[in-house]
Amino acid sequence: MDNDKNKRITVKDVAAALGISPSTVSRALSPEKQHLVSDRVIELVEKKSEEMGYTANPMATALKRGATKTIGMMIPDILNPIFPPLVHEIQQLTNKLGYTLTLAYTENNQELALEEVKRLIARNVDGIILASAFRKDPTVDYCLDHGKPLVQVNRVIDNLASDQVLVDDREGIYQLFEHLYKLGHRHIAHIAGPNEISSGLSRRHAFISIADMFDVSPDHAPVISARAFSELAGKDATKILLKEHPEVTAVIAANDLLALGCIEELEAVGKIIPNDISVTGFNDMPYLDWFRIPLTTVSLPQTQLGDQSVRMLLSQIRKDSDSAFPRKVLLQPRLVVRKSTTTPRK
Amino acid sequence: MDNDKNKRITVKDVAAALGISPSTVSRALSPEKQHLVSDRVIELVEKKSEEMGYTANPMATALKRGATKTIGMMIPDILNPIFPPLVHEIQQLTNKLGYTLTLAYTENNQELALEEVKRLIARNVDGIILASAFRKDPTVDYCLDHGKPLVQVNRVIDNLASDQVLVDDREGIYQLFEHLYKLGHRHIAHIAGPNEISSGLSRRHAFISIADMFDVSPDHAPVISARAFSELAGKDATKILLKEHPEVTAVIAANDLLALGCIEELEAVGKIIPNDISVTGFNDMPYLDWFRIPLTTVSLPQTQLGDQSVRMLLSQIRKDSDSAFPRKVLLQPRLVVRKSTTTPRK
DNA sequence: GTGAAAGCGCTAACAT
DNA sequence: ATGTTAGCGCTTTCAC
Repeated sequence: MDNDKNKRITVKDVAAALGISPSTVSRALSPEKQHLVSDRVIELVEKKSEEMGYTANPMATALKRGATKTIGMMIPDILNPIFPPLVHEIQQLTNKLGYTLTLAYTENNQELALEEVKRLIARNVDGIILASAFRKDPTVDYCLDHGKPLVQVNRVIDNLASDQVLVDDREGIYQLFEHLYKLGHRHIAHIAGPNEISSGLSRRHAFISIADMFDVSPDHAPVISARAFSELAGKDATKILLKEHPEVTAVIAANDLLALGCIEELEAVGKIIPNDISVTGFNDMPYLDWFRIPLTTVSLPQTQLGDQSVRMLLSQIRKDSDSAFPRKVLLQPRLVVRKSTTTPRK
Repeated sequence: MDNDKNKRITVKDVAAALGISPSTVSRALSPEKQHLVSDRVIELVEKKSEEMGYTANPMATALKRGATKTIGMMIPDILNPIFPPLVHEIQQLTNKLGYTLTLAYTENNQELALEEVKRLIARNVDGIILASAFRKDPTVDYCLDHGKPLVQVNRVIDNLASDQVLVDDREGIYQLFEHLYKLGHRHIAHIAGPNEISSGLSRRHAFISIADMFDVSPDHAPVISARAFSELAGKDATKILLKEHPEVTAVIAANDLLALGCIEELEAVGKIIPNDISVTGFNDMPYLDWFRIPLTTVSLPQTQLGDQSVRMLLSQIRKDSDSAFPRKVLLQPRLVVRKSTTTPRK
């Protein structure tokens, strides 16, 4: 067995083996500079470096060039079933385009988020996809201050300070509300997500305004706030809802996890879903089809979300002309009717 | 607005601002070298670099030191619900220990896997956690040849060539088999995972040997192979099972996804689960509690899996004496009885 | 078309 | 206790 396990083969080694200069090797191996080198030498270099097992050291390249061919993605939490599909999509795409995706997790903690974004930028990522923004968010400012290409997905800050790709929350809530209204519901509650998160706020606003459009008066369309987008928060919000508005026949939860928590609590007090009360979610998390109470919900265009974010980010990185002004893309969700909704009892 | 957005602040800048040398700044900021510097200077440097917004460039450090404080983890696919919990666990732990985790995906494709591991090593990760090994796997060889610290989790190659942390498949199958046997089942089938994956093979072997222990003859304990650990493969395997062994009253699937596919097919031909036929899984994927047919399965000690792998890897990286010989850790799964199993019909 | 030399930002000798 | 120098591996002027 060879004893140079740890010895790295460098351009120098390849150059020496070929009796040429490191610069030539470098050029021969770089697609953008190959044209400066004779075909014969290119071939020689390619064969030799392959043979010697040469792989360029990305650290050195990055240090020299300032670009890393790496993009960073921040998500709150990989355990939240919404994110794996999005990460997958984005990973596939960036990879295909020659970039490496680095994940960072914020745990929905703004301080941690800032630390992590600092780390990403210190590591010289070429750009950042932020799927964890709060409405006021120092991470966004940090990226912008440092001139880092940035796109926000799904959750955004209040002003259009960078590219954003969003799901049309209003349309989603509209579809859900209409679905329930057509079933005959006239007392519909909303379990809202945190106000500090754009999707929480915009779904809440959408709900209020759409209730009005359908001539459902505010006291027949109560809103309860959940403190987080989690099962437990949904359960707790539902306790309050049941106490304060026992008359509601349907609940639009701001996401699937809240809806699950809601169902949990409803069943705990003996309600039958959907007969006693209809419940809807938002996002269409994986495996919902398999659930005991398959949730009626609204599904995200995950592929487009990923696609758009990557494209926008790359156009920023390449400084394409169309990236001169922040852009906002609004993607459409799709109603998925399952078994958690039906006509109101009686 | 300042126009030096892109300008990186370096040790040199901080040193210049303080009228001292870069090395002193470097030392003052490095925990291991601080003791070589006067307390007064340390304080000065810390304040100044904070004030100037200095962050070390990890590329440069890596290039110089040869170590990146980065560890790589390879998983087949982030969409497989087994992996997020494991990734989460490992991520938390490595982060706490000052390491950054980089993920790579193999899509269960050996060639892609090799490419990815090469990339990780080219990027100079300090070690690799491999959760995607095949029984014969060039990725393992590649790591070993390059002297990279490596631990295999959950799926391993045939020989003990590096540290491994495993779930005790035999124990898991035993618990499931015993559970079904006690319920009265005497015709139990196994839907096996691919033979090329260690967990597929070892669960199959476990099944065969345990059937024998319980004096269930081989023709009352048929084994059907699925081509992958997926829902679809489970469905297809079940078609064959139903044709060839209509008499079975219970199925032990090699993992949850296979079990789901199995259930899908059984229901497609009008069977009622668990009354007509009991089905069990393996792994206890998230949200199983919520499922229409909550799966009886065996749950993995995810925390320990993550914990052990990280510890072992770090002990290799630090070249602790206990890492001189490959170690194999066998963790115990736990039976989780839900609603997909009951006494055999009639 | 190719080589020599400098430098990205950092740290580890080797001075002093 | 601190400064000076060199070099990690690469790319890129600038020469020829």
